Amino acid sequence: MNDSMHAVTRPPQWPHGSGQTDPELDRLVREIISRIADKWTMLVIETLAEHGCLRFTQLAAQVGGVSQKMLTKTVRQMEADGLLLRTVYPQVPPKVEYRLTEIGMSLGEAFCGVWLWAERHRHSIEASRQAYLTQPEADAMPGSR
Amino acid sequence: MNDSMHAVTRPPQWPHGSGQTDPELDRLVREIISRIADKWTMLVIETLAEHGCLRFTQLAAQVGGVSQKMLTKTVRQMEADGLLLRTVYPQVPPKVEYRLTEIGMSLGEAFCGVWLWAERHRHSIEASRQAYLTQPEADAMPGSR
DNA sequence: CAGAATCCCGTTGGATACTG
DNA sequence: CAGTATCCAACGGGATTCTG
Repeated sequence: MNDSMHAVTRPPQWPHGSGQTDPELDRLVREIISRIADKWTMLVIETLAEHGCLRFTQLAAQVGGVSQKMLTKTVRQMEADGLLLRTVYPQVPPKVEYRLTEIGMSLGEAFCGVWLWAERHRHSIEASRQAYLTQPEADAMPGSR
Repeated sequence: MNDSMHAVTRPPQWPHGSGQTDPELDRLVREIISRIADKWTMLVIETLAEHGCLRFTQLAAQVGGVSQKMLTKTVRQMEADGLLLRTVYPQVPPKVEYRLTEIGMSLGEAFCGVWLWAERHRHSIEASRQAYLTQPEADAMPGSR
């Protein structure tokens, strides 16, 4: 809940906002991103983008490794945010289906860039980690040290 | 100069395909994403993308609201992953400068899509949240709405 | 100035048991 | 089947203090 005064002077090299310097907008976007960037939201989006429409148990199986508690929590939050649609069939035994909304799909597409980035640079990242482990003092210091 | 521009605006399909592709790749990408999707990494990237090169205290001030401990941890992890370069000047008082690597900048660009998405859909999200609070039983059955 | 070390609390999240 | 409720361990992360 800190209201960080982000007296930002955003140069044109950072494309988001394109001149927007509203700290409130900044905080809002920040909150949204931290919301969707949790452990499971993007995985649920990916799974539903692949399979279209899934029941609770199916969804859990496809996501993989998620506990029932967290899947429920994640999916409810996503429903509240309008990312997915939850359809309850009033029958016994219960049947609940989940599918993405248009906004949810668009988020998946937007996040695709990050996914591709991770795929593309994963070797570099692993190499950097190895190098960091063996040589933490690899600083490029011009002139001394 | 900018060879990492991929210009992915409308991916035809998820890069994993409809069927399960490499699960190991999937796990790797998942790990990378969960790594960068913490509370501060993207904000550090944004700040360094704006200001180019900053010392530790400057970086903390520009990011805003980050504790020294978390900034240190975040920045070390980013260095290990090759996202930024940490330059130590062996002098008294110490001087440490941080700037993004090419990979770090490309991550900022990739993440830009998500940022734009959050800006574009924030009103929809807030509206959905309000609707969810007032009417958690929005649409349950197909045909009842 | 840039951090390392310590303390401490709130949240996350898993495992389990129970219910309609 | 699709949850809810509860307990509890692990982690995140802020505030503070200390050091080279």
